[in-house]
Amino acid sequence: MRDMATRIKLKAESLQRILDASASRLRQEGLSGAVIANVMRDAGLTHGAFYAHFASKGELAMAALRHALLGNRRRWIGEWKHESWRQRLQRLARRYLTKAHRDKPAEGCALAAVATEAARSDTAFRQAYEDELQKSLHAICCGSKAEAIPTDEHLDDAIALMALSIGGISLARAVSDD
Amino acid sequence: MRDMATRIKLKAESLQRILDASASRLRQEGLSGAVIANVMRDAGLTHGAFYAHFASKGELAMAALRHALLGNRRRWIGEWKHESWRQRLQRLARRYLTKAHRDKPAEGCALAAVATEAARSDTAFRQAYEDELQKSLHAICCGSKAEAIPTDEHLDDAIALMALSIGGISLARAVSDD
DNA sequence: TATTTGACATGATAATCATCATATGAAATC
DNA sequence: GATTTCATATGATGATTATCATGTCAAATA
Repeated sequence: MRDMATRIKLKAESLQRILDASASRLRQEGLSGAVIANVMRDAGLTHGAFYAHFASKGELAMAALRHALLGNRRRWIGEWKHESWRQRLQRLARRYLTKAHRDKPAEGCALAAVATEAARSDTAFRQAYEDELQKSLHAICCGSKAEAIPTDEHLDDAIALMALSIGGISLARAVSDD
Repeated sequence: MRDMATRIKLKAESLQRILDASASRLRQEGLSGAVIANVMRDAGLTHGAFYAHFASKGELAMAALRHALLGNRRRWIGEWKHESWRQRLQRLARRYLTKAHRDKPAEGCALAAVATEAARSDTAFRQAYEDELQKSLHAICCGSKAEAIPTDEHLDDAIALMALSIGGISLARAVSDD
């Protein structure tokens, strides 16, 4: 009963591959596109093995969302440098709204990828979405200082920035030119 | 062969009900949720009758998108009143970003409802989405004057307004408070 | 060496859904 | 009145997909 050895490590590695694959699929194909069989194939396993790791597709979706944002938040938002609040907002917007981001959804922002689908999901997924959004808003206002408390004004600005960014990237992906 | 009478009118009425129903479902449940059987039931028909009106689900989706925006664009955007450009933008944003709009997706903006799904759809639907978006941008800049040509600056502002609005309404629907 | 354990694979099942073949019935036309 | 036409209905069919029951195999343990 106390393995402690390679077994646990192997399973953890499998889980990592599943999370990576599902996070990619979630961002590229959305909630309805992140099919279990495809995710497992991407992870080098078969669909049956799925239930050794997750209880349901819903569980996977939540884990994938968290995993995607865990990897990306620091990359997109980062620390607060030597700059004014307005400069920071502009810098973040410019970093977010790039052609590269538009054209590589699999590595992009998961909050944008599932924005409209999240609104129609069950409570659990919506809660996960809301949590991740809160974390991103906090990071915009305070960088990685978890204990800091943003002002209401900054928070409102951050919400507007997120709305503009998510709407912008969604529109850019939906049309051909631009 | 020249009926001209009740038959054609009845079919046209059926089509209207199908369009109304599918436009509602599209906005409320998105592209993947707008299931043919449900739409037809809403319209008071059975699923088999669908193919007397449309060749495929894709055709319906495009028609539903157009229908939804045909009814709503004037309501949301309207004419250019006695106001500056900046005032106009603010007025439109405030009209769009209301609790009522957030809570009644079935009557809301279809461009927002399917934003992320449109990006992953086939070319035909993306083209329809792009066309409708262009029309809305034009209406923001020029009201209903079809022949008017907006300046590049106004067009950029209109794009930003749409991005902010669509992102804002999507986020508002995905979270619980706010 | 024999047994147990647990991750993973195979295959089945049931639900959902788009699509289509065929039937019906009423109005229009002959 | 007989026939045609066509919108709609009924009932497959096949594809996709989540879920689960059962089998397998390698490593750990006894």
